[in-house]
Order: sequence, then structure tokens, then C-alpha cells
Amino acid sequence: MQTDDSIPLPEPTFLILLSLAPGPLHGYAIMKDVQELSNQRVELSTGTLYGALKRLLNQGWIERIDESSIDQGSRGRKAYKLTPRGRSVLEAEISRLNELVQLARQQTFNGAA
Amino acid sequence: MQTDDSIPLPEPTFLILLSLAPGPLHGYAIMKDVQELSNQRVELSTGTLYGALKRLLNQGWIERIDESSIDQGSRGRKAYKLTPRGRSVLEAEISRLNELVQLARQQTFNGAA
DNA sequence: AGACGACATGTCGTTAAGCGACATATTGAT
DNA sequence: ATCAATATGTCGCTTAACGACATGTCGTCT
Repeated sequence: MQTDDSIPLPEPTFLILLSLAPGPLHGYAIMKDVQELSNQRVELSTGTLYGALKRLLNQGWIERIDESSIDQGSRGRKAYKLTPRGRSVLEAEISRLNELVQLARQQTFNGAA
Repeated sequence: MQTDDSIPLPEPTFLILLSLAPGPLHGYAIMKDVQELSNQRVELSTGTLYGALKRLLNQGWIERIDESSIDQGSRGRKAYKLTPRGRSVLEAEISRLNELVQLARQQTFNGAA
């Protein structure tokens, strides 16, 4: 598999996957969730969101699920969930992030921060 | 200042700045250092390296220094050092990375990892 | 009824930047 | 002399973020 050469993930992509980690969400909910998770720092534009979603589907990192299973009175909503593949990419990315943080500490001798 | 809207930094850019944190280096040395720091994971292509260096100079995040001050017998070598501005951008990026790691822990309940 | 803001999904063109390929020159060792 | 490592640089391709635009629904307020 090429789970590794697609790493590093750009931040918006990473946050989308991360927001799907606990469970399925639909597009707009991902947008709001990312905003909340990032403490208002990241506001996904719809271009970024739906572009990323399309890409992630093609890569097989997420898949569409029956929208009624997550919400009854839904209209055009489309819910997405992480595939096992997507989850392992997310985990690999989290590892990379951890290593980077450690490295930054070494390199700047911020033993404290 | 717009130190914030240029964040997140792409990984190669981040690693270049990080490699300059302890002290000045010239281009090729940065390349080797990044390779070593990343445990061989990241191999900067020259296109990435010199492109980024040019950009970082324009942004005023790094500056050229007298090559003889870091190395005597130098030929065409050009050494670069972080500006205060560059250092604060680097620190801001490290903060972001730290927050992301914390967030990832929350979101995936990896209390341990 | 009409208006408006939140909800919801999507496309398109522009831009930033990484990346591989190519080009060139020097230095040190075999 | 040849060859690998050192050293710097350009060019074109591609990926993906991003803002602008487009479309429609639902609930609430007046």
C-alpha cells in the first residue's frame, strides 16, 4: 500500500479525518466540527471541504454511509465514515506529528515547553 | 504582522527553519541536516530546498550571512540564519503542532500513546 | 406571505509550493 | 583521470487549498 507517500497530510485534510475518528458525520457537520475542534482557528471553505471529501473517497480513506443511519429527518445530507485504510493513514499522520514535536523540542532545547 | 496567516507551514519549510534554529547553515548542509533530523524520512529535493530558501529570504524569515563566519575555506557557499521574525514563526508553528497532537489524543482517546 | 439566517452541497479559477529532472561547477579520493 | 560527494540553481508538472459563485431547503420572525 501507499499509505506512507501520501504523508504529510495538509492540515485541512488531517482535521477532516480527525473529526471523523469518533464516528460518521456529514459534510456540513464536519465543517462545524473542525471549526470547534480547532478553537475557531480553522474555517474550512466549502471548496476545501467538498474537494477534500471527493479526493478522500477516491483514495478509499472514507466511504459514504446511509444517511438515515446517522440521522432520520435528513434531506440531501451525505454521511461519511473512515475506512480502516483511512484510520491507519490518520494514525500514521499522528505519529509523524508526535515525532515532529519531539524533534522541535530537541532542536530548540525547550525542555519545558 | 502576518506571522499567523502563513501558518501552517508545509513540512519541508518547517524542517528548514527548524534546522536553522541552533545556528546558521548553508543550503547543502540544511539538506543533509533535515535528512538526519527526520531519520532519513525526508529527503529535500534541490527544487524544494532552493525554492524555499528564496521564498524565506523574500519573506524576511531568514537572511544571508557572511559565509566565512561559519566556514573558512568556503567556495560558492551561502549561509543562512533565522531572523527574529523567522524564529517567531517557527515558534508559532511548533505551538500549532503541539495543539494538534493534544487534539489528536482527545479525539482518538489515545491517553497512552 | 415575505425575508432572512442557518443548514447543506457543489463547481471553478487562481495561487502556493513541493518535487523530479536537468544543468553546472568544485573538491577530494582512488 | 575518473568518480562520488559537495554545492547551487532553474523549469515544468501536479496537488490541493481557497475564495467566489451557484443552488436549494428549513425554521423563525415580523
